[in-house]
Amino acid sequence: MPSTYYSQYPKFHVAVDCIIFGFKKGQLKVLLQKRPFEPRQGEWSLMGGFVKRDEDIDSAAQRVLYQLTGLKTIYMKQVGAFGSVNRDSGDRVISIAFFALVDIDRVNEELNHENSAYWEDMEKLPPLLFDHKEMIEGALKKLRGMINRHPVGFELLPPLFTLTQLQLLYETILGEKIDKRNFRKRVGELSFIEKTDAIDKQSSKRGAALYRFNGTVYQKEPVFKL
Amino acid sequence: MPSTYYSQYPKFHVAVDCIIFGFKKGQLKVLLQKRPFEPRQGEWSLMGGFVKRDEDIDSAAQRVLYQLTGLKTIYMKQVGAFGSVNRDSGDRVISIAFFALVDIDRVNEELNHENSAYWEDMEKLPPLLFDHKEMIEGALKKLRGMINRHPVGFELLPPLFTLTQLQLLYETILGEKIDKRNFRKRVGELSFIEKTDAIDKQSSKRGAALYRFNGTVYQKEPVFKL
DNA sequence: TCAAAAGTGTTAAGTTTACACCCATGA
DNA sequence: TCATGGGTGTAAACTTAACACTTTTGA
Repeated sequence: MPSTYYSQYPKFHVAVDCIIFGFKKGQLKVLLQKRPFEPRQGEWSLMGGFVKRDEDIDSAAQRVLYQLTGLKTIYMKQVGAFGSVNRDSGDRVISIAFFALVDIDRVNEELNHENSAYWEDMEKLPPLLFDHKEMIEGALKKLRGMINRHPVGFELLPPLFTLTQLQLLYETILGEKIDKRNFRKRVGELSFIEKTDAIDKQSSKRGAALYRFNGTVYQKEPVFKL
Repeated sequence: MPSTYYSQYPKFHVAVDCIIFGFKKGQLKVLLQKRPFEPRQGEWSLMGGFVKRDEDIDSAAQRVLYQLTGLKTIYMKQVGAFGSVNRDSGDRVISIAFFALVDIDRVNEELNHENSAYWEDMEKLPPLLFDHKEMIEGALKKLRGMINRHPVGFELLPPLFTLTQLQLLYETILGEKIDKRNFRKRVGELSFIEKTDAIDKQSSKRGAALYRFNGTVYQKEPVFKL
């Protein structure tokens, strides 16, 4: 009788909450939602959802991400479980936070609209539901800790990007200025960041070379240092 | 009706599993238990327990640690949530893994014995229950990632320790040799690692100076680099 | 023609690594 | 007296940080 021993113990609602990061115009942004149900309907919150009976927790997070962005292959990483007794005023809910990195231009705006979700600058977050602020802080900390050793920053950029964009992304996430020449020297040493012959004319009159992250080349010798 | 909306969603058993690290004779060890209940009773596993209805998840982990070691103020850190649908063959259980660092000499051996728990070298772990191997790997990775930036290694040593012990600890956790003179030079720069006038005569005829980690001094300028 | 962003190398400072011998003691 | 682990400094290699001017072009 396998379940006999377990069944004397309580069960809990288990949810996932997603910190969806995007990057635009030198700003790191998070996708926030007006909570669509009670209690505390209408408050700013992360997008979340309850785990289903036959669903892995990562699948639950992917499902929530898909609902809100229309994107399937999203970079996603677990931040951790949040399980204080009174963290949720509705009932006891243990929530597992995940952060996701998306190219903000690929996100389906209609889905955002339908879900009352909006991009907010990390600089000016409104007061948030429950422990969602903590979750975002945990996610940012994790992102900061890995951005220099893992090639994840590209997930926040379009497939082709300029070195200025890339540098700005690093500066924003790390919260510090980086020397342009030193940064470009380091990028130049990475074979998997490839210069294309496309030119970006958006950001300057002169035009800037567009680069691309080549995952295949990276896989061959997965060593990253920026 | 706060709970009305939530209550349409399923509930799950939620457990904590503890990776308890100890260090002795140049070996990193984990405290493993013969599983005391079905299913798969008798298999090697981490010490775990179900979260109680009115208990934070960290409190649950502390409770489990206390049951097995008799220790109350243990360094503990969350590794993450493990929630694959079929990870537990008994029933669906979402488990949150924590790792703990203990001074192996302070652990209550009787409690270990009562719980059929034994210290196993990390080098020679037996096959383990469910995804417990993964949990240990996650814990070790996390520990490796923080040991050079946070003063946590001392948690695995007695209050007074020799520099050789400390170096051996670092070598074992990082899995690489460290140059003795360079290591001691770096230690010498840290004001919160204090030389005492006690001498250890256990490990050598000549005797080695015993050092102490001074948390108060560290708090004043919490910058760690080893 | 000029404002705005792109692009480009060198040097000094700091950090990390490699390396070998003498010391004190108990058996 | 000798085997064992404790304790100590220096120089070379490498890495990081600081720094300023020229180019291109659309408005």
